Amino acid sequence: MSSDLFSTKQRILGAAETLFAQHGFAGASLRQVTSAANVNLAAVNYHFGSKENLINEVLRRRLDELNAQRLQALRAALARPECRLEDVLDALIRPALELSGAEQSGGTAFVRLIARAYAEHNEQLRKFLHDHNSHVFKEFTAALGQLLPGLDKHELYWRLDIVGGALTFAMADFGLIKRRGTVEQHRDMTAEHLIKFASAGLRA
Amino acid sequence: MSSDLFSTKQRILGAAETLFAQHGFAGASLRQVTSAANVNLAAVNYHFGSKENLINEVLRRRLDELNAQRLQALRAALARPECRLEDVLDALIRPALELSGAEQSGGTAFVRLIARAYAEHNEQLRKFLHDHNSHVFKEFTAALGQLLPGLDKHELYWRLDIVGGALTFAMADFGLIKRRGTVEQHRDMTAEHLIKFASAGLRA
DNA sequence: GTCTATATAAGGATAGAC
DNA sequence: GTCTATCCTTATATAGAC
Repeated sequence: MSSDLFSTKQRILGAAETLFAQHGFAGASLRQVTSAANVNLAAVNYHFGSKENLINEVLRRRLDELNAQRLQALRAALARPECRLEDVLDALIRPALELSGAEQSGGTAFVRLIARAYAEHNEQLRKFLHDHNSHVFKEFTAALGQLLPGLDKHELYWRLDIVGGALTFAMADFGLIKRRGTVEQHRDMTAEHLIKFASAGLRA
Repeated sequence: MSSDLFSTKQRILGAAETLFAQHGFAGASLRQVTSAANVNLAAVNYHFGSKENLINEVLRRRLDELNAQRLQALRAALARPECRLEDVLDALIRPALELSGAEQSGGTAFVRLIARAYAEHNEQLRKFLHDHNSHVFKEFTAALGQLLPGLDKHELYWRLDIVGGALTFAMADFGLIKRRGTVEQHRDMTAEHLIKFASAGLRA
């Protein structure tokens, strides 16, 4: 069936995720994808219709999962009586960094893909990302607004925008910082620094 | 001569900058570039040797100019007796945002190009950007280290990395914030928010 | 649902006339 | 330094057998 973990469809999605992240949407050809997935070239058009549709499916698969985790973490944090600003930021940042470090699940590739989708300035992709992210953004701004009562709404949007930029870069591992220790240690360090920096910036 | 503003070479560079920013390095073809520049297809190989070489030249042209402006602004700030952290950040951030808003000089396209170069994760491009940026990075970290004497070197690197990510995103206008007022007003607002946010984060 | 084979288009690069 | 014409590779997509 099509939900099989090793079905042709899933193998194509996995290979496409890796190769798109490596070479870009335009740079990775369907031949490379099908070759890496060990399936026939024609299988892509059979299962997805076109290359563009394949790109959308690759993105949607993980984005939905990531946002579900973020909202779950946010609600858990808000349920605790002594919920701090740092806890809300943690709910926003940590699932993203965890996914970005999850080599096995293809998370690394996915995150680079998201950054690339932004960079491509493709209006279709931007709309796609917006549609799949705005409800999460809404819940987080509401929570942050409560924790920062003195902060103007507009001001809050501005600062969250900055946090989003920094987070996306960190997820994609674009920085110049050299990794130290294991992948998990590096991820925790990144989360720690981001949260500390962002909370100071938001409180400024 | 080859330094002519409207020479074939310069027209190719301008058109390539715009199209690479729009469609990516792989997505924009040399045929599109030469057509937009109103030159013959073969002119690219004559003047630049290859598409890859053309990409490098497109990047170098503006990056060198941007970094010269940053260093000039930094030295001017340091020369003043009451130089604050915010002044150093201003020297780092404002030239970048000014370039990014300069439609006439092709700055908008260039900035998107830089973001894309990061996203493409092309090792050659990364090395290129590193080679052309590290001397600037060095001078800024030295200046910031002096202004934040209590801050550990490693800690400073981490935080500058975060600032760099946020700045790159802001330059590329990736954020979700809706523009208000003129381009100049929006740029000044962005700079103001970034500097305020970053200085709070660095002092945290 | 998967294969081979192929249609059709577009890509980068170059040779050689002018 | 600029042109036309062309080589060669690679691309997406599809048709039709199994």
